[in-house]
Amino acid sequence: MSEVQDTIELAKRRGFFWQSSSIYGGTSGFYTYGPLGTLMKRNIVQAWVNSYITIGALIVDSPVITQEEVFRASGHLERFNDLIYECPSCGSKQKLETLLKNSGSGIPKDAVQGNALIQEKSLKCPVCGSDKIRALEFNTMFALSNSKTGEGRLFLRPETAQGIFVDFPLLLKQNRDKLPLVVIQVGKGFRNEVAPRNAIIRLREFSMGEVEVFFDPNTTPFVPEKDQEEIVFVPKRSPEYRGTASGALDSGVISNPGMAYFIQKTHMLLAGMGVDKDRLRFRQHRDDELSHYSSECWDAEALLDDEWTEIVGIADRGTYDLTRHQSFSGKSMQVKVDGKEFVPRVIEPAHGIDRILMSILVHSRNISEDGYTKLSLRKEISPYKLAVFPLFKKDGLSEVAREIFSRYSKADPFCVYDEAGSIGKRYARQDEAGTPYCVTVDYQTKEDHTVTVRERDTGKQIRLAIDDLVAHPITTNPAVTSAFALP
RNA sequence: GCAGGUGUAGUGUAGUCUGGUCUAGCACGGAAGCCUUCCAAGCUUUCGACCCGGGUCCAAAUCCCGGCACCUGCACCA
Repeated sequence: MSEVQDTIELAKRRGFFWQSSSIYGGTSGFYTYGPLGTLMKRNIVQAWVNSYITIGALIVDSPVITQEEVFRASGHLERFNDLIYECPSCGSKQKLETLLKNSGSGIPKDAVQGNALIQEKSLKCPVCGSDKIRALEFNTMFALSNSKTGEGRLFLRPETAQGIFVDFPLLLKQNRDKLPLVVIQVGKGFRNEVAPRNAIIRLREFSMGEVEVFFDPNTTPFVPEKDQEEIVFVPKRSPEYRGTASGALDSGVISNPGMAYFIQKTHMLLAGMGVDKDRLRFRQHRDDELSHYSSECWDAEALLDDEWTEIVGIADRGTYDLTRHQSFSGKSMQVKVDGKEFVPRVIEPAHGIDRILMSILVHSRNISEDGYTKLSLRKEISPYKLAVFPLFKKDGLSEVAREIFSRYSKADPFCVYDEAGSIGKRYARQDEAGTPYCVTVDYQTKEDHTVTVRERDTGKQIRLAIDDLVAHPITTNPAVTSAFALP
């Protein structure tokens, strides 16, 4: 079986995620995060938010439900509600518009009108000549059907970005009229994908973390640091390039410093969260795969099974969005700096949270020859940081262990207690859940008030005084971190 | 969306071709207990499944039809 399929199985068994409402057969593209997955996802989001707050980003939280005008301006409506035709004989699909171009007729509004036109003009498939073609509405945005009359149609947002662009003037004020302005948002996005697949890799409702960086195109507020880690670049025209982000900038692989800076930042973030550096690359979009709003785009791709999967997209959106909103709303999106007025340029790193989580899970699985599985998650990402066990339930060890658990929980709530089965089985359970440390109460504990602390990846143990253990979260306990020196 | 394949406890599977002792077997897992002085040990008890709907038949997990889901490939992925 494949790595991804194995991981999906582990995820369901251990409670990371599973298909939603499966008692009713489920609906493709919708997944529920279980107890471990929910915590892990929170940790990923936290790491991401922290890394941007650090550089002065402002965080916002805009509505999922969005009015039609926003997507008319952004171009999503135009691009998403295309009518297409499909040929049942040869399977070809194209925009209906292109077929109607030469027929001298108007553009139909929906599939009913489209089919009527096909009948009226007796249009044929340009590929195979069949007369059985039919019109279809191709919606990848979810439209709400119960919008009140008069307020226009409402849509579920396909990206969180527009919630930032529409409030650009207010956000600029929050930044005291200064550029650069960095705004981040994490939340759900919705795309009615044709073929959802691979569990949380391609969802119809998914979590994304988007960053919109607004800056003066004549300045370079973001430049990559020198002497950072080597990154694999796959440019659209030249061959693969291995080097630092600043090296890639200097040698012209990347066209501008801002793009190079955010590629570098993204690389550090992903690697720091547990995406395997040897299975991570940055690939530049070919011109024919660029989205309608971007002029240059680099995807962070993780290798899952044998397939490179997009997990972050870093796009140069130029002035597209602000210019469009300016002309559609009539409100100025200009910034005045040193007497000159201009629309800022935007670079957007957009993170697929679910895909990042999946990549970390796949890349963190360590399986020994006998099939013993450990999830070597970074401690910041692990759902739980510590498990507390008694060596045996008898002789009062349970009571001592419960008390330690209760005291420790005040320092760090992400801790579990387990006394079921054998000690080995409990270690195994935690290894598969990615818990970095386990504490065991044994007979010596009663004598000298110490416990064993066992580290997940090495299996090594140290003894630690109970008072010392409960005084800090285990991931930052100096005695523990110095003993094991985890990444 | 198209084509092909698949659907049995929480997970992995046996059984389906050739309908009938299938009252659906096994392993892992969960729960309760016993035992055990640190890495999935053992023992006892126990929990738990034929994707949904229709049809054929004396009889359907098994054959047929429809739906749903999953997998693979193609297309799509702003």
